[in-house]
Amino acid sequence: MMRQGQNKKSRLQDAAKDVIHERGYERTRITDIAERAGVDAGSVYYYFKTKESFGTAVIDSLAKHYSALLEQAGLQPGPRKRINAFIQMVMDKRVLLAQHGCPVGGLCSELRKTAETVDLAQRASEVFREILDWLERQLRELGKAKDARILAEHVLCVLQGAALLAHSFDNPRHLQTQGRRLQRLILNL
Amino acid sequence: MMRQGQNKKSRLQDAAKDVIHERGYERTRITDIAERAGVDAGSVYYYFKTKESFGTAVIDSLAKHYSALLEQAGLQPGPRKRINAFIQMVMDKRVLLAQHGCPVGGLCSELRKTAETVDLAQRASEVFREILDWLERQLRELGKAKDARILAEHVLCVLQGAALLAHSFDNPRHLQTQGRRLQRLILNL
DNA sequence: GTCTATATGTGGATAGAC
DNA sequence: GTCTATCCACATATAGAC
Repeated sequence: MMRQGQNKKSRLQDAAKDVIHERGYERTRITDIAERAGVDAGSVYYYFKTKESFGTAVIDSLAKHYSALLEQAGLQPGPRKRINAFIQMVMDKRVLLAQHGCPVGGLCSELRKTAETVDLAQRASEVFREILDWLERQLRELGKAKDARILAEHVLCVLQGAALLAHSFDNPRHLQTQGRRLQRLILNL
Repeated sequence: MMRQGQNKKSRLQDAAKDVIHERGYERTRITDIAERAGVDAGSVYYYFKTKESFGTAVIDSLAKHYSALLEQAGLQPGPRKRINAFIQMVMDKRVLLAQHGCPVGGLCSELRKTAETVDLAQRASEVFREILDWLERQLRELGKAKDARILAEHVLCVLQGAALLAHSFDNPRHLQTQGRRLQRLILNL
């Protein structure tokens, strides 16, 4: 019988995703995660042997999350609407993004910097890769074969830059204005 | 007689700027900085009472650095050339930026997240503010009064996003391609 | 599976001799 | 001004009783 166990494990994983997003990887303590999950601090190591295993769990969870977003945006008719739906999804999270930054970008930027955490960073950057591939596919459908990749990278750059500025100034406006600008660009493509 | 003192202090400040850029604020130890500066670890606290004081010193140093860059770019004849000179300066640092990310963006993103370090993050974001103001002034000279601010933000977003992608994938190419794209945009304005 | 107690290691910071 | 020794707080992780 591990019913309760699975429940606690997923509660810990969800809590880790939130707390690490809010505080960054390095500054979140295992006890922070336990507290957020409502799990006794002593029990944590039964589910996650190391702090790093929390990191991979969180990144895998983010990967799934963005996969689902892309899949949902893919339901729109036509590549323009699909791309703009994705941009809109990011804009809709602008308040949260201004508060804590982009969870993927934050992890990439924090974890790339040190040898002990590069593998985590690499795993996180795969989320970017998947988004870029998806965007590129949509742009190819639009007949932008020649510079589909660079355009895809442009879209992600603007979104990530806007998230960073919004976070730095604690102001969601940047995501609003740059997102709109981006949507206009896509429509005129 | 504080000749040697001033020397050591500035060596520590320079070392801090480099090491914090490379490892991030949280993961750099005071001893890392001392070692890099070639200063005995015990002497450090004579010059910098706390780790936070290293943070402010580094940010002030970055602020001066970017001020100087903007001033130099400002020597170009005409706002288009001035903006593109600044973009070029960023592109010229693409290898370093891919290795360790943008020092300003990295600090903003890392330090915003926790109450103990928000003041440092705020100070760091002032560097962004200065760049945005400078860009906006150039764009106004170009007659873009109506959306000069949003265009300025767009330029910084693309550069920061490109730096983040370059860092995440450890590949300076993103700064190259997005920088070029941005320069073309400015010329066609 | 859960919780208490604790080991272990580390990093920021201080006291004080020189 | 410089360096040694050390304090202290804290965070990851383990051992082991229940």
